[in-house]
Amino acid sequence: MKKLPKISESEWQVMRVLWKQSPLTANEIVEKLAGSTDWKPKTIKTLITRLTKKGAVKFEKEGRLYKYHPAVGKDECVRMERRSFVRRVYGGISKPMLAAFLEDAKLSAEDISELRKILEQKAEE
Amino acid sequence: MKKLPKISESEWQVMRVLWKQSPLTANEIVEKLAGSTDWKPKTIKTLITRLTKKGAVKFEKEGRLYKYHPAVGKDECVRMERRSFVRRVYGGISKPMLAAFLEDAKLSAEDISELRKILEQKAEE
DNA sequence: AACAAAGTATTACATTTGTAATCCTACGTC
DNA sequence: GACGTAGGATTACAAATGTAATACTTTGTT
Repeated sequence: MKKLPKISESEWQVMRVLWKQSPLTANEIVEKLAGSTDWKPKTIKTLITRLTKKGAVKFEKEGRLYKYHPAVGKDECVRMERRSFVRRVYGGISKPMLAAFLEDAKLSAEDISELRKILEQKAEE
Repeated sequence: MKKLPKISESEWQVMRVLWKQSPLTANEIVEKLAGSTDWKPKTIKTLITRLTKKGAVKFEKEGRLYKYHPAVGKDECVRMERRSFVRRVYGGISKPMLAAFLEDAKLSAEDISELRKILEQKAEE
């Protein structure tokens, strides 16, 4: 498996847009981010450029402008972040950590039963 | 409530040592980190200094040397990191995220039953 | 009293990140 | 064909971060 680039806090915002929908032009990305951030368009262009340099995003020329799309999978990146987070903060995945998450969460009844199912499966191993 | 300083990845290692045990001298911190990192003592001193500048660590002179101890609570910092992580990666806490964590975890039977208890309580709300 | 050792304080320096602005270029318009 | 304009490319620049080295100071030792 190839090595995943390190994606910074701001860059994550861009990646999340692209993972949700792609390919997109730079301006389309800017529009999608207009609601959630107050970054100037140029700032977003910079982030996109950096992501392509890191190999997290690829693009093709479509006529005169570029269409961008993710070059790395969301799930892998999420997994990496999760591990890095857990290692940093808890020194490893742990029950107290999970408990804190669960307590913090707002969950529907179905959510809860799904999660319980996961735990039951774990219990059987 | 006071504002928490932003603690970087490397600084977290130092904080975790101090949260586990304090007060400690700089050298004691260095020793505790010797196993898990290969940082030079000077590097660790720098991290300690930065943490004091940020207000995350305080110290008193004990004779000729300093004893360091945390100035911010672990739980608060952990909570902040957790929220920041979740917002960055998932755009908010969510069931898929929790499911991923649970699946990734190695848990003892007691861990599992405790977590199930939490979920049951949630279900009752 | 001079010196060595151990600690702290100061300085160093390349990278990454946040946040843009300016420059250049191709394309459509008059 | 000159010119404005929209996009991409290049450049900017301070703060944070990773990773130390060097300088200074206090104190125990001889």
